[in-house]
Amino acid sequence: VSVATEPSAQPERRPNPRGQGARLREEILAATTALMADGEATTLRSIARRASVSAPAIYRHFRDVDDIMAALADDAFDALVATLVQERDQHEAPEARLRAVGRAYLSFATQRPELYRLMFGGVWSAPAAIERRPDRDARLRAMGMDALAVIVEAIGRCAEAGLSSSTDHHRDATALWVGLHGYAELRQNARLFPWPEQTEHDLVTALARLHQAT
Amino acid sequence: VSVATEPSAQPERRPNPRGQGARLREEILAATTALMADGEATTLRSIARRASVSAPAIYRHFRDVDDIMAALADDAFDALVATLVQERDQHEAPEARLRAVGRAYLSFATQRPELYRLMFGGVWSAPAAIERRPDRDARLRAMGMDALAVIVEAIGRCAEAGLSSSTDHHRDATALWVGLHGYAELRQNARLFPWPEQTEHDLVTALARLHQAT
DNA sequence: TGTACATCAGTGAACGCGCGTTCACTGATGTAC
DNA sequence: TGTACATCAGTGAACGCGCGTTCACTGATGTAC
Repeated sequence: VSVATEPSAQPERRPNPRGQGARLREEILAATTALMADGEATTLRSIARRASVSAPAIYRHFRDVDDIMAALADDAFDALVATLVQERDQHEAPEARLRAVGRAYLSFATQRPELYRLMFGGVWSAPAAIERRPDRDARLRAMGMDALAVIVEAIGRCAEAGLSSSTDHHRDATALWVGLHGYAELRQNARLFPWPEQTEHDLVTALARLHQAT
Repeated sequence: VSVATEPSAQPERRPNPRGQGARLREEILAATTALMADGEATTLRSIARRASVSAPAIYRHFRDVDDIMAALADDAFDALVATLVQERDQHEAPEARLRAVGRAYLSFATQRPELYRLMFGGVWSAPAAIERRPDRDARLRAMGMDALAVIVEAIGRCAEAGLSSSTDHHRDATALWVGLHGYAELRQNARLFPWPEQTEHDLVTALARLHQAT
């Protein structure tokens, strides 16, 4: 029986150089994302472990776990809007652009379910949280509006081109958002449900009031 | 200064009589519901406290907290289907019946948000949970199907009456369910969002393919 | 009718665990003189 | 060019807490003889 080599549990992380303390902040966010991706609990201690750092080190950068989550939600909204716009701009035709936005929204929710939940699943405007941090909540709401604006504009273009009978684009975009959100959530939570293939197509067609060519 | 009367912390609960041990089971479920309604954590110990019982007493009736939640979800699905049917049957006209079902669905989700979350928000078919308790998951899924069936039928009646252009009622009911779910969730989570008044009406009209008389 | 016993419906104390948070500290790096 | 000092970026030990779970027990109620 040979003696097993002691695995170096600590990958010998060493303090960041003088002015670079902010680097750990990013490492903490990355560690939290990694934990969520693995479906593990995100406690202050588990985050610290994942970041190969002692628990109190977190306090230098965040007030508490909620503060970390808020930072992640901020980034996530930016990422969502960026991906919606990017996918949209792959296309020229108004309907293709709208459908690309819808597809991108669902992809985002599917590929980063925990992040998506963080954005729209309760942290956003949880009654108690509102009173405690009204500024943060307002900011998140504004970022959600940015995402919605992409949908509003896509529907608007379809209407201009005579492809949609939408007259109140904001109102219809809201309905479409609601539909996409419901689909994103349920597809995630009810995986064994026999989802009809065209559900995504149906939602976009119906809620954006597209003329039913297909 | 008068001596404050010691409040009797224990409302002197006493063991149920011989054959009636099952009564505590109901009390545990009620205590859990009460905790959720108050937005408090539902741990084995907090549930026991709320039920005025020692923690180990729970084990006589449930394996763990998840088991309690599963029982609640069962009851909740029954209650949902019952309320959908009941509200539907208040009306005669097909469209009124369909809209009553949608309204009842949203009311249920609004009035019992924690219960609704329990039903559709992750416990239902959480990947790990499926493998651990396939039977329970299958049962919940079947109960969800019962609720969906009410929507399918309501859309079918509208189509028969020439009010809807739906040809695949199941497919359209699925889309409507998705929309209602998204609305229920987002209205709860994004309370400060300026919801257009007609969102509910829009969703039902569009997704059930109702001819737009209004 | 009386009594020993079994069963039922729980209780109370104890355990080990991971958690958030505090505190005094450490060791490297920059700055003043 | 040297040296004392301040600051920065953390560490390590300790705390009290609530949690799930176990274990031996208790006291009332029914049952056998």
